[in-house]
Amino acid sequence: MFLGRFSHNLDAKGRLAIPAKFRGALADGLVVTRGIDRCLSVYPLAAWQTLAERVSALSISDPDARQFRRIVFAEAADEALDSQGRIVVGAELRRYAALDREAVVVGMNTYIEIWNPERWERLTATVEDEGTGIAQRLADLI
Amino acid sequence: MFLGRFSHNLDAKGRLAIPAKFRGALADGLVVTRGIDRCLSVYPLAAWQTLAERVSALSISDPDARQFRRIVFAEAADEALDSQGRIVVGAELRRYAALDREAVVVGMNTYIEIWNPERWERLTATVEDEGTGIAQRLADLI
DNA sequence: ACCGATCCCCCCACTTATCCCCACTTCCAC
DNA sequence: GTGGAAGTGGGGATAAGTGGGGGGATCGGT
Repeated sequence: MFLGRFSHNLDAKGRLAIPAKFRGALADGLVVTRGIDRCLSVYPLAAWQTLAERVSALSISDPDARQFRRIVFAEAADEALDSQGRIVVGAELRRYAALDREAVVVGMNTYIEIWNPERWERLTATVEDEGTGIAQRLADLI
Repeated sequence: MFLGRFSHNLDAKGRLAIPAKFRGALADGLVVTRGIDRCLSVYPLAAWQTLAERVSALSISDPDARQFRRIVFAEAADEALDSQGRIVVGAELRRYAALDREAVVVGMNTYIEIWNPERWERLTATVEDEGTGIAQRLADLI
């Protein structure tokens, strides 16, 4: 269960420390890939595999499905935590998410998101202002 | 599990280095053949055998199925990694995929695709900013 | 049948990138 | 205040990617 928000630094080699609380659930391996709204998503290996099976099961004859499959798998990276509990974020994923030195690591219950700090700030500021509106919309879901 | 995208070079002899991460799954042998959309597909031997059975089982009376069968089987080559982890891409397969010196090697979960760099670029450039759309579709599968 | 040429495979060498380990600093807990 | 764990940073060893050269088998020609 991933909860909470943390500010960590990427070093010169593109390494990012994962909060100690999150490391247990990622000990068996993890997959980093593109997320929604230009962030990165980190999945525990087991969660990723069920996801990957569904993507692989999509039709071969549908061009859209082929395209989709290529993006999903080509930009994903399966990794493991190093001995200091870090992951390596490749150059292409850093570019996609506009990650330079600082990064925001957010627990999203079943997975983790990694954000450019300004983007995260802008997004949450918007939510706080319109917060009541969003809350009203989503209250129905509970 | 094949994940990630890698840029490698073919040398003068038509040899192509397979990313080190992929080699384990190909140690028992592999098959290179023509893929859909003018790329090449590389399958581990075991995966190839199940694929070959399914393709063989396609209807004989369906013209599309016959054509597909020809594409897949006619130029297929069963190979093994050499001692440096490379495969040899025959002249006819290179021509089909427009491979000269540079090549993009893409993990597709259960198999590998090999692309001409410009073709790959053209295919994925369109998706870059609707990458969020892709990610949303991915999220729906969770 | 023998010789020669060609093709293919294996081995070697160099450059570059990746991984692993170690050390320092900071923050929190006791 | 002290001890320990977490975050941060750098350096060295090792493997990966790339290119070229040599030896052996095969095929064709004489």
